[in-house]
Amino acid sequence: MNAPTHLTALEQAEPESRTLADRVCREIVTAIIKGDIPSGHKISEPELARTYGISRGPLREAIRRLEGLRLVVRIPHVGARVVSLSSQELIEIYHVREAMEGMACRLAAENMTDNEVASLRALLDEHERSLEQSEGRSYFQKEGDLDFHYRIVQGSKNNKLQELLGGELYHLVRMYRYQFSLSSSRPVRALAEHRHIVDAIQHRDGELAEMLMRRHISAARKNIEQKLKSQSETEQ
Amino acid sequence: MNAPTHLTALEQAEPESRTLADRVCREIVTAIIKGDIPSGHKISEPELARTYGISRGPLREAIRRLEGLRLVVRIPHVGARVVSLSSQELIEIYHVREAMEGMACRLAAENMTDNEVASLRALLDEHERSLEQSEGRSYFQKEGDLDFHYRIVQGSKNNKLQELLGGELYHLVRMYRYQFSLSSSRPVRALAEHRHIVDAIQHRDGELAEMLMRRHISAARKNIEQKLKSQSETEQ
DNA sequence: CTTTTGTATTGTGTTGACACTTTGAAGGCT
DNA sequence: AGCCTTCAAAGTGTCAACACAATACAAAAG
Repeated sequence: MNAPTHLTALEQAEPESRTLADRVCREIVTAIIKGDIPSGHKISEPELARTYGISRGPLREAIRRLEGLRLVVRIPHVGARVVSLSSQELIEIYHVREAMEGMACRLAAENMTDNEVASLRALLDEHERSLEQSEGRSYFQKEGDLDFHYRIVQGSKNNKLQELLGGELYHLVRMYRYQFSLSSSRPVRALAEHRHIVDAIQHRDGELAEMLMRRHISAARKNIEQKLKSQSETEQ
Repeated sequence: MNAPTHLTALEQAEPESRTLADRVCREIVTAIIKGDIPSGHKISEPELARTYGISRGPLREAIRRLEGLRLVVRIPHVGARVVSLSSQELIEIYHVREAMEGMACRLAAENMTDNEVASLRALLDEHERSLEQSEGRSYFQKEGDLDFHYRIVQGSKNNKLQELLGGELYHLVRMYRYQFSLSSSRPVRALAEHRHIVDAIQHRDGELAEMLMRRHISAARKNIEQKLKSQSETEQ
């Protein structure tokens, strides 16, 4: 029994919400990522409780989960506020991704099933079609890229990697993409790199797969660094 | 103004507890790591609330934090239980450490100050003395080793790495060490490897530093795998 | 004797109210 | 005029009580 295919691998990993705090938490996550609750904004418990029509109890639990997801920062007796996005932190996240996803890719080359590899290849074909149709400004840039990466993390069969990447880092990455409009400006090259990575995985060459993934993420990081640099120059 | 030297780098990172939930959370963390609350044990909210003399409100907040630290697993409408330690998960953690601490070491070679490197070297001297005095069964095995690793993570100047390693993985590593009595059975060799790593950092050779750290953690993982294997054989 | 169903109990999820800390502003002092 | 003190308001931390889901046990049916 397969999960519905219109969901990304990241969304499939989340169980349905059986509790108030769980449901509200997910709504707030979306609101933060899409920018409906701005970065750095103070979170007032009574206000949000009224907004979502719940009591402060479950809301506080939701906020605690957001803290675990690194989406909000809480200070005792002061309150919670949405994390402030800084370009430095984005760079830091990409360093972490380079390390962890490199390892994930190595392990995926060892542990992915042939079916999973085939499915991954099908996903890339889908991305290519989507890329041709929309000339680059497609779903691929927003969520599809992360979907590819998360599938490889799943393929590593390492639960800790899945928890750390899917549970904390990817939410932040999505948040940055939405709010900085930092979709990959090199979708064609990125797709080619993705294909080379899948090739290495299919040949069960873990060492090469890790190296390619690290280069891929490192290139994305340098691309972002350059873009941020030119942005700060035009501001002056 | 320096922090007191009798605390490890990991302990210094934790601020003092200004709230009930914060204080109780730390007490429970210690209880779990040292095994006072056994692995896999069910956590009853009313019972623990009476034990620590607080209400269920702050206690639930503490449990939520423990969930963020991956020390307990919660199921809606069922309750929380302490994580079950499996040898597979321990191996997974070491794969993650190999990736993240390797990157941390590379960044530390670039970003550590000369003073920090000197301090790190002094720490190793201290470990060596402690090792000679107690013939290997020293503090070094329990907490000193992690202290060395955490200082390097701090030296990377990458906050995300510090959060992920210090906030989640190291608590689990300490828990395993206490309960499986898995202190490094190769303290002399580990100390030598630590020295080589510091050498590479001092020469600002990030690539070498990363490789040495990855080998160091990989060797520790293989050592554990072998020990676990021999354990399971003697049980049969 | 095994299985199933109904019931009772334990425990979690949720709510509203109270106490204390923080913060902002108004007023007095140097 | 600027700084400090004082006070009020808002907000967070904490508590006790209620509603409901899940589990354990017991009784009855097969």
